[in-house]
Amino acid sequence: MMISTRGRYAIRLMIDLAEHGTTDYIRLKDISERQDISQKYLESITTTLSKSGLIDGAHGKGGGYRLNRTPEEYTIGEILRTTEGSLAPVACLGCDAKKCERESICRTLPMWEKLYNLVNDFFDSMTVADLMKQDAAAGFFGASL
Amino acid sequence: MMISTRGRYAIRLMIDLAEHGTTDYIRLKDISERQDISQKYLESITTTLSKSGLIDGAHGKGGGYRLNRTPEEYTIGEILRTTEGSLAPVACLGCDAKKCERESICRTLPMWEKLYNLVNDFFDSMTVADLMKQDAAAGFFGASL
DNA sequence: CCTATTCCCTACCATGTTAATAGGTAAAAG
DNA sequence: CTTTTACCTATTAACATGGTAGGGAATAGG
Repeated sequence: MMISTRGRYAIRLMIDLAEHGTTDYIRLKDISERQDISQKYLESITTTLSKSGLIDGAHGKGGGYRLNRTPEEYTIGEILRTTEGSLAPVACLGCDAKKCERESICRTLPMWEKLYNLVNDFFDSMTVADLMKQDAAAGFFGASL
Repeated sequence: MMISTRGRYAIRLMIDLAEHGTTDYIRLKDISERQDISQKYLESITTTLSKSGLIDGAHGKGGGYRLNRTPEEYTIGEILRTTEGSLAPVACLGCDAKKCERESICRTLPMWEKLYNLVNDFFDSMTVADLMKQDAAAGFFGASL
């Protein structure tokens, strides 16, 4: 498995913020109820997103979270890399890649690199706004591939 | 991480078999030494490949493993799905997918399906023979993506 | 036959990751 | 000064990964 619940929840959270909050702060409690995800687990995700500057948090009454860009300006790739770390398909690639001494003779490395690029490009070509537009009826739109 | 050592070792093993054995059986001991992978761990991988009919094993002196098709006839996708299970990027997809009750309203499912197809097509379009042809100097050939 | 060689089979284990939960502290609003 | 909310630091149960250990069964050669 490539993408865990953490990354998937992060995307749903960003879509939720985009749909419900234009300027107001949205309470985690509301998102938790709408998305049916434990509030505590969501907290750990918002902490990451907030520290990376993707969202903005406010304490106290009337507080919550808010996007600080328009939905068009968030790529899915950025959200996933922030919450999941690198999207590298194998351990030899990515940010915390462990140096492999077979690298120079490896017959498979070019393949992994190609897939890595493919995956990054795929997610970077989609924004939160794109996912908002879709309704469920659009399902299997990828079947044309 | 999407592909673990199991799948990566399986590919290296298949390439090794393709390069060293035309008709003869190749001992696991030799592959283990050439590829620098524990013989015991390789055993667990060959067992899977053998049961699925990808390779053929022979006991006793002069025994070992052998491909039972030409390298052109093995796609990387087939090898990976055999050793790793489904290549699904998320838990909602693939062979042992857990039914999700949000499926009908999920805004992200189409995206996962599209990626799933992309990854399967990627690996199914490459064969063991393709990887044999490559030398290390070909590295980063995927940068054109 | 006997013995060496090889695949084959089952079990076990150590480590790390995932998906959470628990229980607090700090800041802001009223 | 109380409520509400984000924020911070553990802890945990379950599972996956990446192996290791110790045999058994089949085959070839002598």
